[in-house]
Amino acid sequence: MFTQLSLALNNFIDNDLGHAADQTSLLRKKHKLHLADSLDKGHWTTNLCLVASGIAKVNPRELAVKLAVVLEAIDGVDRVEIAGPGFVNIFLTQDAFLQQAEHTINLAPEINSSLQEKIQIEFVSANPTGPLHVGHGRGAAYGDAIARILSSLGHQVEKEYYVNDAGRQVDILGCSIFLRKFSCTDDESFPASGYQGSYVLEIADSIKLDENAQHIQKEELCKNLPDDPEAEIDELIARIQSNYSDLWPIIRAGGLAYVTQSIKNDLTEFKVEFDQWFFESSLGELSNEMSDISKALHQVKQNHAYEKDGAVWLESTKFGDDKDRVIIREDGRGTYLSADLAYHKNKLDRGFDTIINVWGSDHHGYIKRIEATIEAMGYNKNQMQVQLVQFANLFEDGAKVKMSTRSGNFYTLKQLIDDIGPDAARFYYLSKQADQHLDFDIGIARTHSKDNLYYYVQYAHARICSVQNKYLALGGSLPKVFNSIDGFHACDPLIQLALNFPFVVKSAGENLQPHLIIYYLRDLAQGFHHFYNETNILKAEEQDQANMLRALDLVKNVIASSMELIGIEPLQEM
RNA sequence: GCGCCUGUAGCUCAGUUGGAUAGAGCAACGGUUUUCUAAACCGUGGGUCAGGAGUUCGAAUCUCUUCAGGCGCGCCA
Repeated sequence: MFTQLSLALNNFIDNDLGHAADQTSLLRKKHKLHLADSLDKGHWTTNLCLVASGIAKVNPRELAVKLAVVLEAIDGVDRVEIAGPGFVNIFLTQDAFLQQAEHTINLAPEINSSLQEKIQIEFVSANPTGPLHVGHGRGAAYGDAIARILSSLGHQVEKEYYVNDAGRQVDILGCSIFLRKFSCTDDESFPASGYQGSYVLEIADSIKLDENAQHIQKEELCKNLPDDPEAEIDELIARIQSNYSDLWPIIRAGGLAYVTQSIKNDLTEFKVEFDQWFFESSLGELSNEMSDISKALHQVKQNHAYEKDGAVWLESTKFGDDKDRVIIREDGRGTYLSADLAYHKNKLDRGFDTIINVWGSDHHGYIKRIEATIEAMGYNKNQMQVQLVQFANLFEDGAKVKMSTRSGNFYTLKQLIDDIGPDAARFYYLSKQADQHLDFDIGIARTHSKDNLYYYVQYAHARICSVQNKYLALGGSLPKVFNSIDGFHACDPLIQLALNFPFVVKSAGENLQPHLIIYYLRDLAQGFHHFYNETNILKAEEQDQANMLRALDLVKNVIASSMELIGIEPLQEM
């Protein structure tokens, strides 16, 4: 029905208005046809006449009269009303209305293959230096949800985790493990910039070494260290690297493997699976001229870089950045940006139409820089889209849960999952726009009470399952199709709500806003609970009952499909 | 100082490519169960959409400005 009505509106714009071409195309773009939010405004409603009056100075209500004549001639349209300043409200015949429901219940998405894209989403990408915490969980839930939504819209989606395994942070981890492994320091004198979490001890224990490796000159290693914490840790790393060149790679690689695996395990428990784990180290070394990172830097250096103060600078200001950026340091090492530059080149060269980077919002200052980098390499910056995810504040019984990464004392994602389950966690993570602060009360998420919106939604699904089972137990079989009965409208509001499903998914996908699904689920659950309380389905007249069961099947499917899009499993019973 | 984001009911937030009387959950108060799961439903109260100005048929939404809060501004990652 939507397609037919939409076509009719466009025909009306093209043929009946006599507008100039530019006005016509503007009007085509600006007018809306959408499901009415309440049935007294019809089933469908359009603002076409209002928009047209703004563009071409015509009287909207006069125009509406003309449009009404056109629309009323369409098969399935019962009548048309002109309301307010010039809205056109379209009322369908009950037959046509229910026909739409049959269409939606089968949930066959209409995919326009010409609009299909190859999309890559990179998310989480936490440094492999410790367990994922609750902040990472939000990025994981978000990235996975938009991946699911975009695939359901027909796009080809690839999920990728970028592992920063080449930088200083992993050296610090290796150093921390080394110090613990050989008990080089006590807790008191453990470097302040090292990783102090207890997981470091677990990793140290897990790494098995030959017996002859135990001769560590502990005092030698730890004496005369600089006072500055950063210099201290760097000095320690340098000493270990040069004095224990046999042990160092084993410890470092062992730690990296351990942490990476534990991150994978946590994500699996959270039901987030990546298609691709991309290791920064695979970009190669700057010292190797044939490495990807060297080639990428070389490409940029030819036209858009210069030397100053012994370093190589990218002329990023030419591409909209606030200042130029160092890509090769005075000492010849690359910066973080140089690796990211090569990584983005790699991604774009893989042939994606769009790459989406999901970043913590504290990286927003980095966006211009990376956009400039992409343009400097000769790509279109619009191929990349950055989605920022704000950190989540955890509350328990109204009090903020303290998190301190430095001391290694923090609430991990795994703890959260163990506490409230992956589904409730995902639900709450997605319950607000990603780029805004989220206050997440674990106390509420944990309770199985009416405060808990997650269970409110699940309960709707479970209740429908329950009614269906009761009905089947009585010997009935679920109807496969609506019967058109005059005068039966008890389910109309519920059906109208369910018909919104494809539009909600489309909007959630286009705007990369999975929270729209959460709010839709809430509305749907509310509509159902309302209906359920005022209607006794099992005692209804036979024909009415069949339609009610059909409508509930529709709602159940839509709830289940919506949940699937955010990675939540619908409960059959509670 | 510069840049980005935010300010909507007591609380947590939807609604922001301009649309019909500004919504939901929680909290408060009052009701609903011999009947399919009361983890539910119904009702009541609660708002100068931070303040001001502008744009137009029409603004929470767009523009300007003031105030308040958050974040970012490294040869860190």
